[in-house]
Amino acid sequence: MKKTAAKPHFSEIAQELTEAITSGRYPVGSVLPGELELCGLYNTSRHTVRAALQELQQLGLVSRKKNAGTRVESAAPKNDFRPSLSSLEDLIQFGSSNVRVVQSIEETTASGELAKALGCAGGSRWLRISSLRVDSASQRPVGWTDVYVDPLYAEIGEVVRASPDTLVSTLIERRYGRHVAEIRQVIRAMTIGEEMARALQVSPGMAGLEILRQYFDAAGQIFEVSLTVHPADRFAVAMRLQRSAA
Amino acid sequence: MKKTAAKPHFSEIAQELTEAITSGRYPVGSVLPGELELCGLYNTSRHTVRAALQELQQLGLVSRKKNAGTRVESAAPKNDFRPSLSSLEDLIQFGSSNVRVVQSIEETTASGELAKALGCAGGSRWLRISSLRVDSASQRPVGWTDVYVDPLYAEIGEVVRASPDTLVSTLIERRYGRHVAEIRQVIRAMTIGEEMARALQVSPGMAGLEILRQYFDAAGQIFEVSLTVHPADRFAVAMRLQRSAA
DNA sequence: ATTAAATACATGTCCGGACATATTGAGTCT
DNA sequence: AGACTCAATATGTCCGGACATGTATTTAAT
Repeated sequence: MKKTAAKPHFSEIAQELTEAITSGRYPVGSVLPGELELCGLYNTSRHTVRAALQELQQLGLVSRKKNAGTRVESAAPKNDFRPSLSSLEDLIQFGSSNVRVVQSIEETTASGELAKALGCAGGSRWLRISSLRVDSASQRPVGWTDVYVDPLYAEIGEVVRASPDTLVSTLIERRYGRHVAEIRQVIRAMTIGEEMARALQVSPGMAGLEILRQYFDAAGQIFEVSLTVHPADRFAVAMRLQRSAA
Repeated sequence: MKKTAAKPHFSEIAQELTEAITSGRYPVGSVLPGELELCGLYNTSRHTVRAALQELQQLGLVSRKKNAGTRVESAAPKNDFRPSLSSLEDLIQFGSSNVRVVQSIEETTASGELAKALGCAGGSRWLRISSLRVDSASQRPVGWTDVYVDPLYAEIGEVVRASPDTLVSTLIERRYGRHVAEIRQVIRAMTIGEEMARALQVSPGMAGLEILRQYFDAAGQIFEVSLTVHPADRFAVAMRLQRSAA
């Protein structure tokens, strides 16, 4: 018996069983041989067989119950990854910490382009809070942010100025009790224009990272939108995706 | 002797260790006692200790290496925000589907810059699979991808060519049984150089989106790295984050 | 026939041992 | 110092056994 690769025995068994399942030899809903039976089939110990079965279980291919044996649950390993992060702040990883410096707060009318970005009807009114994110260490700007909120929340302006290190959405949650149920995020590359370049202290035409975030409440209503631009060399978005638990 | 709660001994040990880590008694970066040492501490067998450690490993709390012991990697965050997305493929959203067209497959040595990006020691050998992602509708290239895998998986080359619409990581899973447990992703903006611009059929100096992905197995070992560049106007990364129901 | 108790069974937990393998670090030699 | 060899060491893999526990089936009682 020749081993094709230097691989743990239990891993090979797991692979064979996986293939047997994906190929349909063990259909979904069927129960595959018991542990002792598999021990005989692969001429190995129960410990090894269990290690293999555990792998299948982690992939969500099978489920196991005390006297019912191991049941095939799915024909394909779940390719279902979900980000694992403690909080939203962790999603955006700056080199070091940074603070928000509010530049202007004014009411505007969403038209055309902006309205589409905000996912709302054209002509609706919004309160725009423009701010600069400045790295606390180097004092250089790392990003420009326009936050759009319902004019109803006008008073939030002062609070935002007073709390330079808290997300606007968190402030709204705290003050108005409108909770974020879902966030949609789009990340794209863009070219930094002249005006923006001046604000960010970079040369125009440079590559930048644009992040659009829409904040939805439980009713599915957008109540905050943020649009951020970061110079290419001063920012990156990092995240971890873990296979979701069975 | 009446125990207070749910019994499995290894589970209790796992819980105690988890608490010890979250409380900071074992700080991130530190190495906790060896298996035999823990056997003595908890007065149990090595098998049981290993079962407990395996649990911590699956939670992403620790990583284990052959002679380096068990290292604390994370301080157990309480999953406040529970972002969700359907699958990895959905994570990269473009208008329509696209196909991979392999350009070249060759062995290279990771040096300096690349080694750092790959998160490995300099001088190590990797198999590089360069490919172009082409939009099926417009037939225009939407991205250039360099996938780096262990030269051990050299045969994967043919398979990759044959399956132009499947992720390389999925192909490795199927063929070699090495499963992805975690993906780390970094997104940044960059400027597209001359060579790359030619390949992507855009003008040089244009802004581009660079996505670095590192694929880890259950043991915390990197076994695949992909580096993708997308022209600014042809690609965006979209995702939804949902608050966990709790 | 319906319900309740006894029983067989498959997986779960745990033990103590053995050898394999890879990484570390000390010692050795240019 | 630097490159190399080699042994110590901690984890990885695997064995064969033992008893516990929950689930299903069978059997007995209502």
